[in-house]
Amino acid sequence: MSLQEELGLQEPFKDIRHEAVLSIVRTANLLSTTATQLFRQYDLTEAQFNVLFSLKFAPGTVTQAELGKRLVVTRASITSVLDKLEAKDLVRRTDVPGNRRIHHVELTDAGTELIECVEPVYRDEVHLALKDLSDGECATLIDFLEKSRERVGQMLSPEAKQRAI
Amino acid sequence: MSLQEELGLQEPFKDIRHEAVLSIVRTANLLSTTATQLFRQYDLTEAQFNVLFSLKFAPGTVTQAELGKRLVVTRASITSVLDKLEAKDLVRRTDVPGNRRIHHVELTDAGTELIECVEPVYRDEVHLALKDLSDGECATLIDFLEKSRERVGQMLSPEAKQRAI
DNA sequence: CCCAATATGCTAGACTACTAACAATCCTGG
DNA sequence: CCAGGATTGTTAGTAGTCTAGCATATTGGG
Repeated sequence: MSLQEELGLQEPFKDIRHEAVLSIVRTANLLSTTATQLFRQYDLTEAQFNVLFSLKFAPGTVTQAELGKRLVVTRASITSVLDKLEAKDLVRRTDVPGNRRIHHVELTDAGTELIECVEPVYRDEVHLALKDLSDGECATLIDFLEKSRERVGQMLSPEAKQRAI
Repeated sequence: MSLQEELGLQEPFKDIRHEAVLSIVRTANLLSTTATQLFRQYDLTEAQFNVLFSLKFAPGTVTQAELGKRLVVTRASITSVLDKLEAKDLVRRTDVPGNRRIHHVELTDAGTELIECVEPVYRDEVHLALKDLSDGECATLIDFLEKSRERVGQMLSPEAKQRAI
């Protein structure tokens, strides 16, 4: 279904770049909705999954600030999500000898077990979502999006950039 | 900059579809951040802008539920955003003769003035964001995203679909 | 060595989004 | 006609995101 129909617009887009931007945002939202639905079966939110997933591939000693950079989210957001995950005993904050300012974040056994269980289902979902695109088309898509991120990055104020990349 | 670098990943993606999905989500976030920054100059949030923008092209008599469908957002969210906009006197809820259940939503003069002012700046921003893609490339991008939305739509549960499309 | 700049994590306040539930109001099929 | 089923808008509660500001720690330049 075209975006025009999806959004219930009367007339077709006159501006193809506007359509493309809305298309990107709409697709991301839809992907996000689907993921949320999947994660809910495991009593996880998308943000919580993202943290677990990131920790799985972390070298073992990640600080909260680093986690924020990987997930492109502020330190304040990380604090809040980690509180939830810690309450569920999926994650642990540990003190770091020699630096009393930072914490390392690690998966607990329960956290490891859960992410091992969810990840394959998540990956299947991702593949299903892009089933109708060939490898080459995926590469093209990635390239186009990268180009636009490049541009948009230049438009951002330095402060916003600080966090956004 | 590649997504791999952006996210500070150690190794390149092995899974091009996963990369594509993250790429879509990341690009949408970045666009959203940029838009938020723009709208803040006018003391608007993205959601508030979206409502004003949608009203501008509405046939004059939109209900809150219709607005929700256009913006792909629940009625509850619409209620909350309209409360904010009404408090700023940018928007008005009016009773509808013959149907005491619904309201029509319209721009006030101040609301009209504001959206007329912001829209061109917004459009410039959109064009700048996709400056490096040709019209043909934009069309291709839209086509790829539409294909994946089609797939993802099929994956959604009927209830979620209800709202998500 | 010490003070200023930086970095880190947390809290508080504002928004948006969602779900679930509710009352009020249509609407429709028998 | 009218009773049961939709629809509409609101509220309450949960979650996530952000900004701003704060205290504590670390680091670096003079």
